[in-house]
Amino acid sequence: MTALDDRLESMLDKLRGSKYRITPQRLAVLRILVQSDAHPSVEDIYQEVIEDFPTTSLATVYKTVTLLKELGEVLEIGFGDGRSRYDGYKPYAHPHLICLQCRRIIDPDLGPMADMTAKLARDTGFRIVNHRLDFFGICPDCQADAE
Amino acid sequence: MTALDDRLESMLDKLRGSKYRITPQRLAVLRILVQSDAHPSVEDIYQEVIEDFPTTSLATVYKTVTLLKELGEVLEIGFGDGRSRYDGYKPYAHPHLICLQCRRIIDPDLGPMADMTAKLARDTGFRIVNHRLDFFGICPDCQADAE
DNA sequence: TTTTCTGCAAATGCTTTGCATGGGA
DNA sequence: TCCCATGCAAAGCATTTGCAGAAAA
Repeated sequence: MTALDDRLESMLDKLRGSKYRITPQRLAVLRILVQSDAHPSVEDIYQEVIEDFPTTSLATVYKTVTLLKELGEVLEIGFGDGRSRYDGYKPYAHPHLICLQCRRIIDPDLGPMADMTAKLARDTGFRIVNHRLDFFGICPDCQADAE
Repeated sequence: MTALDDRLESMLDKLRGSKYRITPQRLAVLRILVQSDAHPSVEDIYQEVIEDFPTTSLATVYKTVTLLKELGEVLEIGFGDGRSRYDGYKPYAHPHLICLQCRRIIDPDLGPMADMTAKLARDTGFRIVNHRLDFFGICPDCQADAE
């Protein structure tokens, strides 16, 4: 549990360090982003937030997520389909494994991309600042359902 | 030029093989998707098409691109930002290198991802059907402009 | 001639924005 | 008290859809 608390604290510090205020709604959004390993969408976050703060608006959740994105405290995992998912626990680039059927997203263990990135920068002259590696497939549960 | 012609022919065959008709508008869209190495957006394609067929509607371009997507004849490169880009010459998964400033997209040469994919399938039980590997950075031209 | 396609406009769905009120610090 | 944040509703935008007329085959 401590790792999650640390992560939440560092998000709060980031907010406090700037001119941003910590409101109950923001705190609720941060908590969900840090604690969930399901890579929730804005709508998912909203549904959880209104359990505790029923008057919260969807716009506020959007604003908070956008703010965290700008501060680099949340990773956006967007697909063309207009329904981005977010990770507040690991806000840095890392591979994902996405089930095309149930939309589950998990974080697989793969070797680091560092050497591939360095080689690419050498070859192309780009200054590479980010990357994205996603695998799409059908998860074991969905494969079982199909039988 | 022959490789491009071959690619166009195989797209046309795919259409002819099903119940789809080859209209001037569709042919124009296919040509652009095959010939361009700029990974054009739907709007980009539309702008080119109306040079030859001024009455073409944006909806028709969308419908053609969607059809090709369903047939597996074009690769969609979508970012969260709602402005997908398309590749009709290489409709299969391959890495991209994207300039965050000018939005240029190029296809770098990297080793195959096959072994990483196989290992992941073994480790997770997923049946992996697709992947995506994108690098983001600043291209040499934009770096020069910034100086 | 038959069936699909086109082009227009309206609709959709996620996300952003403007603004008056509310509430942290 | 002073600003920033909230919440509502309206606006934005890329994309999709419905449908009548046009055009492949």
